[in-house]
Amino acid sequence: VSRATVSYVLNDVESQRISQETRERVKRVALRMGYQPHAAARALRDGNSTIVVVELPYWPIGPAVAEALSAVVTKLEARDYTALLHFERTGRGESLARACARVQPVALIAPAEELSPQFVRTLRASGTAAIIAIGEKPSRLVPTFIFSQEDVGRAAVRHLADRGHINLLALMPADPETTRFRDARLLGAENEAERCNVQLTTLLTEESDDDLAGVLLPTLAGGNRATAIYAYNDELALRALELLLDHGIAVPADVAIVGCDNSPLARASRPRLSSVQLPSIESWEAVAEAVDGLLRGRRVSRVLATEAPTVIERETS
Amino acid sequence: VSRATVSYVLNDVESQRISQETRERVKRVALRMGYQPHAAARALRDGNSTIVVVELPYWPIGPAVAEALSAVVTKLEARDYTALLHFERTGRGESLARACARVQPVALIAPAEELSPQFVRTLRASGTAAIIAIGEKPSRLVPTFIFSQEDVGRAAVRHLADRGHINLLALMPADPETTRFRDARLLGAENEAERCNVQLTTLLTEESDDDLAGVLLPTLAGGNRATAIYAYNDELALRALELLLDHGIAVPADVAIVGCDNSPLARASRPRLSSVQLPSIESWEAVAEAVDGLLRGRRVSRVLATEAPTVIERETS
DNA sequence: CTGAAAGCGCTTACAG
DNA sequence: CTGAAAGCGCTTACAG
Repeated sequence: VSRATVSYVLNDVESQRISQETRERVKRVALRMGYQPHAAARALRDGNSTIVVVELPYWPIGPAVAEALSAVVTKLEARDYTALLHFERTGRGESLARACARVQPVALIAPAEELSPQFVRTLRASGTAAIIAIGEKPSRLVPTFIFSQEDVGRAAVRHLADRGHINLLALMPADPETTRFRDARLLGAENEAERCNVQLTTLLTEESDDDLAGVLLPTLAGGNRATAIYAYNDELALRALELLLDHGIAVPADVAIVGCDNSPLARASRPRLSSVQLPSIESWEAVAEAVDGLLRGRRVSRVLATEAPTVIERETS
Repeated sequence: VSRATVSYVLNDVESQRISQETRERVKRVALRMGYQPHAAARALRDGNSTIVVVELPYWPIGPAVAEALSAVVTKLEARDYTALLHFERTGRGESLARACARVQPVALIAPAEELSPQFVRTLRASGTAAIIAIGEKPSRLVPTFIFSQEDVGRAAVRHLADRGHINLLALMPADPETTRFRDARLLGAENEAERCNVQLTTLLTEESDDDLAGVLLPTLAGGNRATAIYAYNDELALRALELLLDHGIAVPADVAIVGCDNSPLARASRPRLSSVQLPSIESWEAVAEAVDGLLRGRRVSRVLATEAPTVIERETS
């Protein structure tokens, strides 16, 4: 019935010898009253919370991103952390900084671009013990989960170049939402094209573009025509595929196509679409493991386990 | 230089007469030291935080949901709240309850299904002053943003029935991710079909189904054939559209099609796809307004402003 | 303006 | 087991 006893029981403090019956009595009452420890008070006392903030990057939100997040969050919850997503859609990260100041997360997972040295220092100073970046390449400040869009572009181009194509077309959405991924993928694609000594042209298209045919077909005709298309995602690849077939262009005989995301759509098309496979769900779970590892004082490698993107070859390439 | 003075300055307490120069001196130093008020301590003192938890419903995450969330979050941030998303992908809401216990949000926005009377009581008791539900119909406990999937189904069926179709086909994904929306939309569609005295058959299909043609076409042939399709979303509608055209079925002459989401894809197709328009971004902003209203002690109506879903008529119906 | 003080709800070391 | 106490960092009423 004393404050201390209750606290001991509820926190399962072994070193205090408290009879089974009191333990149970306390627990029962706590349950009945729906007692919830006041998190702010506990955090104040302990100097840290159990909250992990996950910054939602400025990515096009689709099923793939949702699945990756889901994997990370589920794993964190299994380890008894509370994962909360922050949705930076506005400015230059002040919102994230404020959010972190307000919830004092014990860990933060965020795109590398948002983890400036200054910000990392501030975080560390205010008790955020585990910080994980997600980015193209290893951060010098914190362990990084490599989620390389450049590698996506590279993989696609290499795949097509390996199959003898020397004139490639990168078909990319003009949509500003995709800018970040698109530009990184294009950069990787261009690098790889140079390395493989093949030509790469880029074609931007609006999602609502009625005249994709009008701009796409000419690039696939004539002397120096492209013989392979690397499309930003499966959806765009399938639009192109349909268009080519409609115009009597054989795939992959005349023109090869590689999409990206390896979505169910890719398997459903005829011919079946070759597509770049992004990091698997399992590899995302490594992010959660790393957070837990850091917080338990384990050493965590600078680069978190991840597979490089690879092309799943089907019938269009 | 006293604790109190600093606090007064940093919190802009007008009632204390403090000279301009001290004010500025304090602020300058605070800035230089990168002082951040300890949120847990402040929350403990004030008894409330500035955190708004937004529960991410178990919905298929796509651009539409992302935009809606973005609108709510942006508006909340503009009002100086910190919005954090909770991602319940696991169980029966224990995770959300735990998250709320841990961050002590001043407000919670969540799907009506997750706001049991018990939970609402607990929340209120622990300082969550504003609670907003998102659901099919007004909650008896808290103001509700009506986001009615049933109305989506109703709108589509009514639209087709109004155009003289008496035998409709609901084309829905089998995908478990969509169950929640799908079943609600189907329910509304069935109710409306009954009311309009038209027939409605449901066809479930896997996203990866190669043989959509095999199952779809027979329902569109024969004596009691369906003459109109209500598809779960624009993507599925477009798959069907393409299939019909491939098989020489005229749209909308032989079979009408209505999709859902009014996505850019709908405008891009030929013929252009009629599609159900969900609540606009502006109407989502009302959710953020309601939160702010409640916290400022204003009265908020039981049902938050929203438009009913309507069909944007194009060329396929 | 300052200084001392109280109190938010918690945990934990300490003397009984 | 209990009770009293301290202290996490903050805000605010109070007496100077």
